[in-house]
Amino acid sequence: MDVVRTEYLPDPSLDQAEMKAQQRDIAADATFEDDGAVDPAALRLDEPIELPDGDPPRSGAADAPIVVGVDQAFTDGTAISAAIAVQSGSVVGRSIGRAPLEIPYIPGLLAYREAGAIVDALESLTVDPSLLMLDGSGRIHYRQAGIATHVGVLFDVPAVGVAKSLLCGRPARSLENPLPDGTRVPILADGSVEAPDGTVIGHAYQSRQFPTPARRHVNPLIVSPGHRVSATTTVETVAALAAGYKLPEPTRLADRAVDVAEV
DNA sequence: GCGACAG
DNA sequence: ATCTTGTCGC
Repeated sequence: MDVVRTEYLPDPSLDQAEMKAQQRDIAADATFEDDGAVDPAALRLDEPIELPDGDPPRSGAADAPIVVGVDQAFTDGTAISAAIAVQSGSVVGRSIGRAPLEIPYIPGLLAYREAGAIVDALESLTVDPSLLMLDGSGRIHYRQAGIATHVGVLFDVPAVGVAKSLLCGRPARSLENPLPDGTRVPILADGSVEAPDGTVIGHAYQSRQFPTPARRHVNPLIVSPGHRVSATTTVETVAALAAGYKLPEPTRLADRAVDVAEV
């Protein structure tokens, strides 16, 4: 697939003020509403997917939506990104991308550190995605332009962000301990987000609840729209693709793939 | 000045 | 994110 908004390719040499200004432009170009391209009901998975060893057989229902999970890992001074395309319960495409790490991790500017590798991976992907599932936030971001929004706008493809912790915003209710499986808690814009106070910018979603060594529970996922999807569709999509594990299948497979690639 | 902070 | 073995509990 190809980048359509080349002016937004992440440039690590920009200073922080320029990055923030660009993020405001990206947020203005993003859409946090459904445009009909994504239907959660058409994505429902019942069981976990196996990660193929070699090149994935391009099987699957030809007209079913394709969700591409993307995740990164780091070695030395390099960022590695893996993209795994999932269509109706099977892997129908995969690619790996790399890019040198130019800047440190800075909360709110993650895309300028990691998106280069993601773009490299997605540009060599031969199937075209109905939805991109990025690790990190989308609209749950100070300037409503998290990495999922940035990448979604770059390719002008529907995108959602799946994070393991909350960057900013305020949960509508407490996220304290054992939330029942399937619980959805809206995340609202507050003073830390450049959006009208109270705007629903995403959700905390308890995909699975089971005991862990340290704590007696598992933290909920934090999901938010990246581009061309609403907050509600975003949670429903993640819920539909969660097949017994904490992470939705596309993300979980990309996670595994990038670890293997790192070796 | 104080606190918070995706991966 | 990454550095890292065994170990507690369902």
